[in-house]
Amino acid sequence: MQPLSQPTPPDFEARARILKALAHASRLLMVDELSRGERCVCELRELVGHDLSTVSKHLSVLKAAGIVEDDKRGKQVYYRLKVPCVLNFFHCLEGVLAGRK
Amino acid sequence: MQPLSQPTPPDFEARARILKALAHASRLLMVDELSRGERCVCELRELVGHDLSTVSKHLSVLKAAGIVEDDKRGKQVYYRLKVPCVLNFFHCLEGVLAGRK
DNA sequence: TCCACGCTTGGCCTTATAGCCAAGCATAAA
DNA sequence: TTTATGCTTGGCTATAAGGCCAAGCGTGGA
Repeated sequence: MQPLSQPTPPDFEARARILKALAHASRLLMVDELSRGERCVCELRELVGHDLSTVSKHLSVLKAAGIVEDDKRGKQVYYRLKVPCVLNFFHCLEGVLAGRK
Repeated sequence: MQPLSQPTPPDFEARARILKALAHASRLLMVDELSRGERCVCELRELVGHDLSTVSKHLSVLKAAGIVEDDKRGKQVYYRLKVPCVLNFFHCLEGVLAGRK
């Protein structure tokens, strides 16, 4: 899976990593939910309806990408959106969808 | 790889598909280039420095997602950005990058 | 102190992605 | 009509991603 040459500029690699983190329906669903306030993992789990371990891994992907941050309070871990601007992009996405009709 | 329940709303699936199409350094590089005008496959090939077949497949991913459109003129196939608003998002991405420091 | 709860991590399996090469196909030039 | 050019497609291999289960770990309540 290695290219034969010509590294793509690091900028694009970095951007791609962020987009990749967002590029999953469950993760988008959680980001959307987090746009309305912080949530604990168990709430997100209920939202996406997958195994807790799966949800936790999705969250760690978002966290590693710098999109969310977490914070442990008592027994629960709360996640919140670190970068609200991702939401703006969704309007653009709708445009793409509409354009394809 | 199938969930055990609860389908995520179709909206999120659709959005995720678009993000996934963008979530690759070579494809971002090409989108960036196309933001400055249409290009033939051979120009994009030179830009990303991969095998022609690889570039062609990347373009078909972008096309299937509705992000670019193509048009054959003579022996060449020209691609252009169908959805310029994707570029706006890049500013947001920079923000994420900066925020992670 | 010990158990229960909430979450994360490791392991495993299955499927999807990305790369190359080779073959195919369509158009233009010879 | 043949050949060359420009691109796409099929096939293959290697790696990454996404799901579950089971085990681990830390905190709070009994």
